[in-house]
Amino acid sequence: MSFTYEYPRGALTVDCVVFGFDGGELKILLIQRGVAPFKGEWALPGGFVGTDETLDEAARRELKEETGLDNVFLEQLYTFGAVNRDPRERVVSVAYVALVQPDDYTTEAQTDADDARWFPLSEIPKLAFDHREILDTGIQRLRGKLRYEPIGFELLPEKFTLPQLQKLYESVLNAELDKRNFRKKVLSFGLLIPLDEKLREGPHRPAQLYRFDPARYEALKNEGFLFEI
Amino acid sequence: MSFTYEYPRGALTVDCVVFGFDGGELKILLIQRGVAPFKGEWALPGGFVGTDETLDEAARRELKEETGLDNVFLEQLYTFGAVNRDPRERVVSVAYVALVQPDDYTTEAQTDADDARWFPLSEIPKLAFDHREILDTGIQRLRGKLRYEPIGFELLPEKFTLPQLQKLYESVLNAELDKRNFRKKVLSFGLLIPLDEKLREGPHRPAQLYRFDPARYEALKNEGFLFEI
DNA sequence: TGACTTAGTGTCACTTTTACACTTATATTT
DNA sequence: AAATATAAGTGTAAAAGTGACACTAAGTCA
Repeated sequence: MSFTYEYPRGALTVDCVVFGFDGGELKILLIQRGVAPFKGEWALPGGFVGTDETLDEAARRELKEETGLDNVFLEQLYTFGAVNRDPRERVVSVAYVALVQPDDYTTEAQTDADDARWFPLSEIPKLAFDHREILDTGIQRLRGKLRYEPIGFELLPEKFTLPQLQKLYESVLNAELDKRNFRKKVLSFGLLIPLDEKLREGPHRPAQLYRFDPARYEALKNEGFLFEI
Repeated sequence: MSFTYEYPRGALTVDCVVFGFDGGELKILLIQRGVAPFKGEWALPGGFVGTDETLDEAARRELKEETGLDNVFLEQLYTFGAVNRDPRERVVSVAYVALVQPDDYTTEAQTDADDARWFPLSEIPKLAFDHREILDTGIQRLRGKLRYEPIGFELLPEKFTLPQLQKLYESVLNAELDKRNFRKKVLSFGLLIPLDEKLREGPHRPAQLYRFDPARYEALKNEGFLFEI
């Protein structure tokens, strides 16, 4: 079967910058390419967009197929259209940012996706195509958004502690934050619900567990509330 | 001549949300479609992306062809990929935001582009395709950016007064601002250079003219300075 | 020259941000 | 069981920033 058009058409792909956070450093999920071009090199998960699926659907489908990840936070990032970004032919790629919670990917790691691996930001290998540029754009976007939208919670388990949240912010923003001021501000929003549970994880005082209250955030947002850390 | 591929391919277009400000209300540049579909209806300027041009180039080319505008501020907005957004076939559109200074378009208005017209935001007609959605996305983006990046100057003439700048902010943000506080903050950045010139425009005290200092902004930005109004 | 119109200016109360040090709860070691 | 080590958790005061507010200045026109 073949498809014929009056003018030449480039191909359209999606690529995903997938962020994960395990409590230490921010990490990116990469896959090792099994086919040319750039066979054997590391790349962002992604692939061609079908003519009967939206861009978001294509991104979710590729993410599932290539990494096993499902039901993650996903948001369009930017569209990359340099003429020769793919050596084969003209390919325009719509890039996405995905944020995954540790809960999700530890289970997935065992299933398929043996050619997918998490890399700390400081140890990203050479990437195929213009994926390094896409990744950098994704990092910038994450940094920018983290301060003005409550998306950090997408990178933490459902139940998390304030020290975990703070470490996430420090890791992504690459800056040290004052513990007392951070807690004061975060709690002042009233968006965190303390649970009847604490996290014991070492020879020290256990930390209070919280969960984020998305409904309350929506309500506040409609009243003109601005999240900002 | 025809072009054949193994899998079906959608078409790729660019569309531009073009903002202008004449001192009163914020305006959008629309063109009246001369061909089906939506013939006779108003739409955002835009068109198909060639396989040998980048997305930015395509946006600039279409803007020039359809409205005569050249050398304007242009920035990618979002990519729209709903499956049936074009009734003919699958078309994905990369949307752009353009900001034009009154200097530019008053001269252009005379040349070609007789089917292009500026519409105040409050009087936008029904638009073709999903262009209303694209426009709304563009407005949101402009509002968001105006407060955190010095892009307002792209909508004003090279030489402008503080009352003009304030009216622009009030118009875009849809809010009244305190004159003294606005001036205090804007001038505190040291990004405006007062000129040896005043603007006389009525039976009242003339206003000091300023110009924006882009070089100084770059310098400050590198030192970690954050623009915010 | 008087009336009208918009440009331009300073202060004070209040809120927000920042800097900073000790106590508390647990696990481990002796 | 007591001592030790570790990270969690808490309040205050000084400084900076924000927001509210009313009059004078410089021009045009009648």
